Amino acid sequence: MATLTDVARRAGVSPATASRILSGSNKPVSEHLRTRVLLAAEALQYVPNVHAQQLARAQPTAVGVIVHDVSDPYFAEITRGLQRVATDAGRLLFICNSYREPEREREYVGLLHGHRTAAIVLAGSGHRDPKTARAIATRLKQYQKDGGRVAVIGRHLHTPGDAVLPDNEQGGRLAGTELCRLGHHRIGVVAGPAGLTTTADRLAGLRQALRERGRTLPSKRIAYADFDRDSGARAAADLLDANPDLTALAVGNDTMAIGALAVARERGLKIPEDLSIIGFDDMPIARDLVPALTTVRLPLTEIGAAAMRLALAPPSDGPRTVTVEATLIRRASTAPPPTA
Amino acid sequence: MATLTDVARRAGVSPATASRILSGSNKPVSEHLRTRVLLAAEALQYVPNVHAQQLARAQPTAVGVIVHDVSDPYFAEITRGLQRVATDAGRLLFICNSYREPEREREYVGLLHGHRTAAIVLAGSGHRDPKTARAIATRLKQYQKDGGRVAVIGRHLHTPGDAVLPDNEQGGRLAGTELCRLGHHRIGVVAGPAGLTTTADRLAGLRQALRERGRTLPSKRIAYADFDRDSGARAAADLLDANPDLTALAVGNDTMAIGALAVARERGLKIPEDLSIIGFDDMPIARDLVPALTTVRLPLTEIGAAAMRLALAPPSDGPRTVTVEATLIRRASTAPPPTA
DNA sequence: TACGGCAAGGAAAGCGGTTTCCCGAGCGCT
DNA sequence: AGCGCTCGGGAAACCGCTTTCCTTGCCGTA
Repeated sequence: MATLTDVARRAGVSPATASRILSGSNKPVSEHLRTRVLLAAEALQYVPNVHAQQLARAQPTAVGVIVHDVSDPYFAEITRGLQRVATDAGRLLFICNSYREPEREREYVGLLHGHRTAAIVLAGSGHRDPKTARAIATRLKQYQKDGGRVAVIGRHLHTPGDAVLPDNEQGGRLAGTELCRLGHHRIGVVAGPAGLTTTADRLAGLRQALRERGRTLPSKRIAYADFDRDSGARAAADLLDANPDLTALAVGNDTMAIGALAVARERGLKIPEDLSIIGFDDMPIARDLVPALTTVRLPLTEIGAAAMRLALAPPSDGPRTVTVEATLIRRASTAPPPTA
Repeated sequence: MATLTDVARRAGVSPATASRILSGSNKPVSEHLRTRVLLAAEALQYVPNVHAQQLARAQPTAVGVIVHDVSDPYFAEITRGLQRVATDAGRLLFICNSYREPEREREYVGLLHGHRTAAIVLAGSGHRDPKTARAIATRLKQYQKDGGRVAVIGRHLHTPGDAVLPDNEQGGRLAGTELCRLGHHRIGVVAGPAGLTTTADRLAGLRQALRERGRTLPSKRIAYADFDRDSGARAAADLLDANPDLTALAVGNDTMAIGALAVARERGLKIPEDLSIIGFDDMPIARDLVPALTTVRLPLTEIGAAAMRLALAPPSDGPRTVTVEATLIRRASTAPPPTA
């Protein structure tokens, strides 16, 4: 591999001069030498060693994001927003998939710390288990102490740094309110993984909306699943088996709602005539489902962008918080209950 | 930031010894010192500087992949396969989104080169424009000369390195054959971007199948789009406007097929009674569409895994090629043409 | 003509690790 | 007792680049 020294030698200058020319120092260099060095670099196919640069330079330039899974449209959209802002700021973005394993998440924090990234964005809900939450928080605090910036998306217990908070509770209320407004009384819930704050928040909002309108939400009408299609389908099936009289299903995210729709179709239930289904997130595919999915929309790309902006902003005294509103998107999967 | 030297000092040993203990050298060290160093590292919250390590060490450890867009399910699935194999091999994977801009693609090759990654995987179809193809190929060759390994997914002109080739042409034949078998004669095609080899191959296979069965494929029955939902919808609409007598639509990928389905729905066309639609890729969502999408399946995760295995395998004399078969998945969006 | 000031380029000191090479101690052997 | 091992540990070179600090040559000025 050609090194800077090789280039310098070939151009007949010192490494110092070559460095100044090739990495745009503010120290002036004569036009004469400049072209010589540039030519030499070209001839030798010189590619600077990022590690050496990073080691010699003071401030880090890359940033990292840890998501549960980029192939999940939820995170894909968030990542798109993060990426856009990072690229605009001239930063390289490292994308890490934790696949929802706290262990791996911790590992990645260490890894990004080791890479001396300027900032870490933690996307995806935090863990409700205080033990794992604290373990990750500890790592992050250490990273911050070493000068790293931290931003999280969603509520994370004990976690330091700035935060972008999708208003999941309000979103849950929106869903509950809408179903009540349509006249539903027996509402089933396919909730997300029991351990996540996102799940808890969405559920809390929903429950509040129902209670305020005199509905009850007994635990036999709640099933927990893993935010993916198949477990959502299973949960929906279980729920319908245990409660054949349900008229509506509030589902914790759109992906699981897809599973719920499939189950309904298999059973010959007409949506929305026999059963209303409402999702959460408003993934791009939601409008193309049949029937088009009524859902609670979160501006995911915008959330990602906001998080990256926070992460790249100079550190503030206290932690900053940006709250993002959820909005209801009415489509074709909800209607008044059947007038039995 | 605590450095290795700090740890060594605190433990009362030389940096050499500390390094040997902390990064698992094969040189034996007494148990006594080992615990002292480990304790010191723990106390100082020591996190090794990856850049320094990479600089000092010989072989690189990370690998990179350049995809068009991870949020596209097609690439998300491929990435999942890549990720799995990379992680199993203890490698960090850098994911880069080119957003289909050749410029950015070149840039990323340079970036990964600069990071001294062990391998680069180029996912997504190559460019048919010889100029851009050659520009990228040049960069890659240079990377290879410096010891980097290269693997590409899909056909890439002039590109060096190992390749995983989804048999797009065969897939196109499969789609064409199926439509002919069902009795269709006037078949429209929503093709992918005109510049991509993937598009050309799928189209070639399709065309061949039709010709062999005595069908023609005049250019007015072909519309090019960008592999995304909305442009697919537009292309389908244009096609139906220009050829109201079409009985089937072969679409270049599932994402565009979603758009085509939406257009058909808007126009009150019954699928598959009035119009058959066949997709390509078999994205996870395909089975959940209504009607469930008949499509040509590519084992995307497996393709990603194969590419990473090639990239991590020791270099061979000649370039290796793995061809991956496409298979037809019959679902509900295709049927015999209406018996007018 | 002599001198200060300034600008361009080079020498060299790191950045934070790894690894080669060397040294000294302890051992078994003749 | 003297010899040559092996074996654990440290000194120092080095990875490739940036940057501070210093040198040198040139200009304008008195």
